[in-house]
Amino acid sequence: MSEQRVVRPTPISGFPEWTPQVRAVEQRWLDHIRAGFESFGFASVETPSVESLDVLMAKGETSQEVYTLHRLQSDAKDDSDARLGLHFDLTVPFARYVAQHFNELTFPFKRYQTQRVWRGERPQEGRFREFTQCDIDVINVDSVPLHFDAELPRIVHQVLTGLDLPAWTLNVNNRKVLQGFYEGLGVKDPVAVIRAVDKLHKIGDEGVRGILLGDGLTGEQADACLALARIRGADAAERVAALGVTSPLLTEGLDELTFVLDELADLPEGSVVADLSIARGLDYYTGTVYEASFDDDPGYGSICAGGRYENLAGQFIRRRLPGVGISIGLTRIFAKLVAEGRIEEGRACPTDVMVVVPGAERRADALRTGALLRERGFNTEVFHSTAKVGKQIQYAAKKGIPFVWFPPFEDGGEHEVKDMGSGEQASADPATWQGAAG
RNA sequence: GUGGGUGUAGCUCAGCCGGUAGAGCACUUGGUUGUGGUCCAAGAAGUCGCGGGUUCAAGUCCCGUCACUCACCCCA
Repeated sequence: MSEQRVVRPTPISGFPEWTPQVRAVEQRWLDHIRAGFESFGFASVETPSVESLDVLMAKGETSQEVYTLHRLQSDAKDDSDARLGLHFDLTVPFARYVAQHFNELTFPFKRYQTQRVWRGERPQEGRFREFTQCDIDVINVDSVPLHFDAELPRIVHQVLTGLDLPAWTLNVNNRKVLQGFYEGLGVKDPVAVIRAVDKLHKIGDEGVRGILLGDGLTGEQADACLALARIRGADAAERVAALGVTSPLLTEGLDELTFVLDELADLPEGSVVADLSIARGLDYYTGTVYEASFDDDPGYGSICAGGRYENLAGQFIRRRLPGVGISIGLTRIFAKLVAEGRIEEGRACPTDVMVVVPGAERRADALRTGALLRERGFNTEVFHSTAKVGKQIQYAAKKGIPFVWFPPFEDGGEHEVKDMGSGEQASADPATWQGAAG
């Protein structure tokens, strides 16, 4: 009747979406990651997109920008959804999940979880408001064996190595080392120092030193903090010891860090490296921390991060439930490769064979042929109308369908199949045809 | 949240010193009878982000607003 008003389709910043060709590759990645996690015996878990705000805020006042939920049509008095927010990571929901299903789970509980998460931040290259995280965590009662701190980087290494990424490095540190070192140094506010040192790669030595002095550290203390942060590589523990600062917590942290690195000594040189500048902000991490980035573009941000948390789940249950976990930033990694044209696009559709419909009166025939091919394991679509054969083939060509099937054009005629790559066409029997292999 | 840039067809963009819109790609159709990717021809498609102002006249100038984008912040 009347002209329809068009709602302009504008991209929503920070909410990525892909063409079918690119999505096909992303799905292959997801399959690969899942297989990698399962190869180490981790079980799949999925939690709702929303959690109560109490749960999301449980780890402390410093929270992410959380999207809250409300109904467009809700009336003023209705605040039934007001306590809900979209989850901003998968670790906090997992901690809640473990507490909630405590008596149904066998510990140590090892799970992987691949879901979208939401953060109300200003989007930018590599930073999204909706993105997919691939999380693996282990939670146990009372204590988590240090063995897992080493196993997680191994899993990540196996998974990422199979994805043909640009060179990357997984940096490892231990919060106890930082905390213990600063305590041994007599620093009053270790957290402020951690924050400042975390910026080292961005603002450099002088920048960090300035902040530290501003925070009330003496020049000597600031220099010691910087010296610690500069330590990187295999002999990290010895070099820390050489700085002459001591504290029980520092010793404990160094022992843990050394254990983790020793367990991973068989991995290729430089893939997992001790880096004492890694701090992971103000999060809930208490021991081992991980952070991976691309070697040639560290400023792009972390592509993988995690660590050990002493008692995240303990906030939901009167049990001590420490854990350790790591998360692969699938969207961030994938989007970079897409933007740089490093993804070899997949097919626009999964169809192996498209069956031509010669004419309306032969449509039933074509459908039978399609059904037979499908039964035999070929993804098969039958053309959707009786357009001219040229049109039908053109459609197959545009969608990248590798084979076009011609059922008999008259009774008693032969089936033929055309290889769209080579253009060759030959007679074939739908009951025995072998596809690309044949 | 703070600061800069941009906003014209589905996409990428052009549009000079204000005179009521253009290209390429994509899309549709055609180049006769059962065969694609090339080529040729034709066609369809735009409230010039939105609102206001200046002007005889605004895509073009001014203000506001929204969106996108970059940096900071933060992070996967």
